[in-house]
Amino acid sequence: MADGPTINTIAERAGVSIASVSRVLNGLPTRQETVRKVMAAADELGYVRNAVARSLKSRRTHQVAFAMADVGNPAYLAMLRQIQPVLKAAGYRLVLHSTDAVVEDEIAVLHSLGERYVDGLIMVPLRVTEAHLRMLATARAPVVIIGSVPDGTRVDNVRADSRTGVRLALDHLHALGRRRIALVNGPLDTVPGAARGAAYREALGDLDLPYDEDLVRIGDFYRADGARAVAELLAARPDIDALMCANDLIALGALDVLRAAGRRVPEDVAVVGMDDTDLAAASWPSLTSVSLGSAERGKAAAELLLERLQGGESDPRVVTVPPRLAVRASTAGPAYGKYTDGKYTGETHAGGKEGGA
Amino acid sequence: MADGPTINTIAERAGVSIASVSRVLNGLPTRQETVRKVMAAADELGYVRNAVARSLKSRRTHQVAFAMADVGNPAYLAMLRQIQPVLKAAGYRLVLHSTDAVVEDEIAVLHSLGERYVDGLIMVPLRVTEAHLRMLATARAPVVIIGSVPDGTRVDNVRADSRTGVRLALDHLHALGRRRIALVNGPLDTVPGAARGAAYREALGDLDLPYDEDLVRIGDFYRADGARAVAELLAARPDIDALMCANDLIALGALDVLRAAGRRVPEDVAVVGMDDTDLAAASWPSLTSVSLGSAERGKAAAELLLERLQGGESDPRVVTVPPRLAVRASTAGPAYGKYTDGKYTGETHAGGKEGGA
DNA sequence: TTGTAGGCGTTATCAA
DNA sequence: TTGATAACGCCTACAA
Repeated sequence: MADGPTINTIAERAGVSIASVSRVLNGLPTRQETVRKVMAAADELGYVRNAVARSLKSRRTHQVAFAMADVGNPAYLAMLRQIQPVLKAAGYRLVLHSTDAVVEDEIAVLHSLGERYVDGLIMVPLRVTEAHLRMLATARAPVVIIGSVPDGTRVDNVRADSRTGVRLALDHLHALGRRRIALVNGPLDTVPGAARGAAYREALGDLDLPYDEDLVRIGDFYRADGARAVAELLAARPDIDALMCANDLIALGALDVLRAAGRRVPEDVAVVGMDDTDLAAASWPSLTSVSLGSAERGKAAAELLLERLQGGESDPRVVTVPPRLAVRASTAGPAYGKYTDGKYTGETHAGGKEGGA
Repeated sequence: MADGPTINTIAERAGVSIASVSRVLNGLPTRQETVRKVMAAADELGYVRNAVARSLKSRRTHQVAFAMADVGNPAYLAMLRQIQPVLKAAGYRLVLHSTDAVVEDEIAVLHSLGERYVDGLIMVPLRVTEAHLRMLATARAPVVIIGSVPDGTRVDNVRADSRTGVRLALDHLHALGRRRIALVNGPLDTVPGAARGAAYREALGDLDLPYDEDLVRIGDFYRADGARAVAELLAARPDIDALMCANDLIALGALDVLRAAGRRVPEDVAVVGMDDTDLAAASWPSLTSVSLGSAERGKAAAELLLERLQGGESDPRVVTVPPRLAVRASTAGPAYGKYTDGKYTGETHAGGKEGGA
């Protein structure tokens, strides 16, 4: 791994100055003869421009960071999958940060913007603390936050609307005749947990249904937590006829328990998940789920950031992505595909991509 | 966003030379008094070291690239989730490249190593072409390939063992008394497709089962392709009693069709998937699946690369990760969790993490 | 212990 | 049209 050639090497070889080499490489007006000599030398040497040196000089890295708690989380993954191509098309590389939902890690990422190894940052904080706000105020590069920040924070920000999302779900359940609708929520000190809890209560009110504390359970955002919560719920309130789950994993846990308890889904208990991940289509019965538009939020965030990077000095913008309800078998009853005669016509499963390697 | 402070700014403010500032910042022996002055100045100015300038000088970026076809693919995602923390712990940032399985993109990534924006690369090529080998031979930074490269290629490489993996599955099915085991494969011009096809044929031979072309179907690696293939298969060979699917998505498609056709799983037809993704545990019946150790391969690759980066100049190494069969309901019959008295005791579902935001 | 100066690989200015 | 030269921000001999 010998040292690669630099413009100096080329200059020598071509018998011109480094300035000329640089000009040719950047397509600035140069005599044809010189162009030829430089290109020839560059070719023979297998020259490739040093990105680090260019960055130092130009003060642009052509890199953007994306920071979220955990790539394994389908919601973040959906964002990532949209962010990546948008950035790539604009000539930016993507630096990935997993913060494991540790506040200090998020702060560290914000702080590290000062190192200038990226031109901008897209961040999805699980909670927004005072420390976040302080760092954001003095951030050394443009930042787009996916999630809600307090009004007045001078940061571009892309929001979900879980309030409307939860309402879509409850309206749907109500329209199906369900009246005892429980909520299986995540921790209340997370942004999504708090928002979904509040939205549930509000939507119930609008539907003239009573708010009953017994019908609300809190656990973590995992399948086992969902199972545990629903098991307790069934014991305490055997009469529930619908479950609103704060995410798809919780809903899968709910399905596990309902099956084990001999309750039919959706006949006895209808189940709604949230985030509309690939798991929703994969489960059986397939899961009705509220999509909060993770993919769209990722795309919007990337676009906002690119505008900033291309010089926009406007006021902070807020984009809100509308939710959507993906209705499947867990509320609407079996929607089996049909098999006849060697042909299968199925429901449209959101089918994630997969190769195997 | 005023220009951030540099060591010059600090030097002025502290009334010392930039060399002293640099020394203090790097913890080199310095008089206490000077240390104090420099630290104070740095603090007041909110100084952060410029990573780009450091890289230019040190010739190390502390960045590593990970290139694969598509993050949405659970197998790659599993790798990524292992790679990230290993690199992070070692002080490296992760640059993500999605190549969409386009060979030119992969070559471009290899080429871009010359730009020296990363210290090394982990790559998962879907196919390994001549062009790959040429680029690998002259790569300007250490590369670890996940997947198989021709013997003699001078590159560290981490392999799966799909041959043994397929054999595990077929042995399992055979032990369950299945004798007409079909294969639903992906494209034969991909590395995994070719390997799985060959392994199937070989394993059948070892089990003294006849190889029957009618029992082999080729489609793409997606759910709809799996459904289509299995629909045809059922029409052509209604007597099959087991399906070996080249990945989990194909297997989900198979389940769709079997359900629609009124075949019970596993009583009438047993189904095995491959890659053991989260979808396998989420589906119903839950899916027996061959794990090719994506996570382990990712981890191994990251560790190999780190060793290289820490100066290892040894010969190329080959690591092979053994497969594992995750047995679930789609072959072994229902393994329902139990619900009694407000408590749920379930099977251990591989539950991916999920937050929602 | 400290400061001066050169260099990492580019880009860009300014004369020639 | 070209070449010498000065940055970009940092590190590090080497000399003081």
